Amino acid sequence: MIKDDISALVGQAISSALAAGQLPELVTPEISVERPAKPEHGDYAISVAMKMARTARMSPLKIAEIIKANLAPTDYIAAVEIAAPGFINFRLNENWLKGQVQGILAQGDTYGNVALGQQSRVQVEFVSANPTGPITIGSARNACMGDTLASVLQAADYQVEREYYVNDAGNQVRAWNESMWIYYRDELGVPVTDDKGEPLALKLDEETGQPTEAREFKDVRYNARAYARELIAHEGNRFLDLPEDEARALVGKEGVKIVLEHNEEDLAQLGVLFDVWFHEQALYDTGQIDAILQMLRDGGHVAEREGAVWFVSSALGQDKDNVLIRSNGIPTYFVSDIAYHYNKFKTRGFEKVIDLWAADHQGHIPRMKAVMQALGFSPDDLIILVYQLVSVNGLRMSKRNKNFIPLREVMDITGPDPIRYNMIARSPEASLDFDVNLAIAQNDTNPVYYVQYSHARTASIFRRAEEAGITPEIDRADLSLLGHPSEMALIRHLLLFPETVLEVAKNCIDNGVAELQRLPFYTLELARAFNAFYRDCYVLDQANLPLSQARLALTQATRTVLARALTLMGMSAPERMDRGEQPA
RNA sequence: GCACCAGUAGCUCAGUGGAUAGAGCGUCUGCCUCCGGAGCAGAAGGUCACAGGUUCGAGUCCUGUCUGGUGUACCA
Repeated sequence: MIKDDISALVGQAISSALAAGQLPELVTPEISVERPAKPEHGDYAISVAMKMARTARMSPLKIAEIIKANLAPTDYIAAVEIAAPGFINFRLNENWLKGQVQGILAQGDTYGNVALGQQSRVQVEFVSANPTGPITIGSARNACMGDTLASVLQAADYQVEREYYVNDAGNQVRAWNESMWIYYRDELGVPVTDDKGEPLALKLDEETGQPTEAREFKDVRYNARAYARELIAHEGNRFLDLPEDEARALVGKEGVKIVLEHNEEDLAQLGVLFDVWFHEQALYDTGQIDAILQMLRDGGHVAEREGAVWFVSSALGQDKDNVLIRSNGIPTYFVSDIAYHYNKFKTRGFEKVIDLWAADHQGHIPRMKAVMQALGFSPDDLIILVYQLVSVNGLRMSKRNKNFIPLREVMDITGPDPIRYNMIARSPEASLDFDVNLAIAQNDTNPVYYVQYSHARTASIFRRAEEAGITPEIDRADLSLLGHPSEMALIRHLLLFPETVLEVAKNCIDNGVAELQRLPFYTLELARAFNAFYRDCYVLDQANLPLSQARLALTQATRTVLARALTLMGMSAPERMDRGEQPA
């Protein structure tokens, strides 16, 4: 990584200046390497001289001169320039830059892999939407972020497992069971009424607010009644013969199974595949809930009062205690979450565990961190990433209040790629008001097509090369023939890719932030650099075949990086664009 | 009330304490005899919510204020 190399180079220069007595003994500040916005400021810049000026009691320019004089020569730096008030600017050697193209070609689709994780085991748990309805656009944001993050970490040499936590044991599931049971019987013609003879579904819906029948969608399977119908289609009326309590639980459970099948299918079409689907109920069935409670009791973290069992998080610096077991004897989801995370760290031995939550779960973070501490784990090993909520027409999207857009409805129109791209194109801190009309616009208003078009264009050039009788021999291309400013700018962009991957992964693991938006932005800029090259440097020149070969090599390198970036984002890298119906 | 997130171009948003704040869309003006016009060139558009502070240097860090979102449950 050039940045690291320069940082190390400058560090050595400062050390030798200190040893030579040219600089006073002082604490060297962190040497951060920046990319100047202006080309005349070189490729990389450091501002360490200005940071040292005060303690060194020397002018920044003088310090910069001393550092520059102590820099060891390298093959990749062509010039070092000092600029007021004390910047040291580095300009890369153009021959070295040209040579890097061969390196990209040699690495192929492993270009962008960086050494960071040393194969340590990381789990990314994401989506984990309640199995009581379809994957919404809100969950899709989670899915796209989580999957892309997992891919980035894999590229950064982590051993990553993707996991979906199925909440099949909580209160919402109880309400779901009730709904399924009602609709199941209703669909089979069994009168479902309350003691006054009123239809129960209506009463539930209007008076109790319990989820019953979701809003109608084009695809009828998006509501509990539709799930009940599907269950009947598979299983018939056999549950009516069972005792009611048993039947209610079984119908609910079978309903969950149907929901999960659909959701797994939707996510798969989005390009999101999970290694593990972990069921909350399993924590109960295998005694892990009881075990964790005992552990917390033994650790002195539990108190009983007001008929409930509490986690005494206030003793660990939290604002308040949290209920583990309600006074009615039913455990909260907090308990299963504790057992679940214990299972992740202790039973399965992940070194880092990443949870990706929507902002409405933000309040859950401090107590989970406190629990980590109580159980003897490092709170820093649990990385909880939060992204802001998705709304529709300014209204919060939620399965509970039935204001939501199913992923399926949008994906059927657009395909997965525009969703993948746009869901990670804004930072997690930015809230997202989903505009359906914009999302389904398959025209040039959508930057996703600009990027894919650029990839298709690289492929197109090779098709044309064959037609023109120019056989690509990129391995033997004379890259020293490159040199046009647009060619050099493109090469520089290509070299930023591994740095981007590294920084996204590092900031996630070290700082708990998911800067996934950097991938779409990087890709857009790369596409722009390629199009400038395409404009300025005609690739297939019969009159200058050596130059054509060099430019084909650069085109192939660009194609490689565009494809890799698109793949990391879970998108396709099309060989050609289908032009579809174009709005005038 | 308290806590977290946000407030940057008409709209949607980028912007590791660095040099003259950027992109997409929208608007306006040009460009199809050449590798795909889902393209390219250019223009207009800014009190970085407001007020203080720290710093050689602040959109970025600190304090306060305003506005919006979220949380503050024996919901998840």
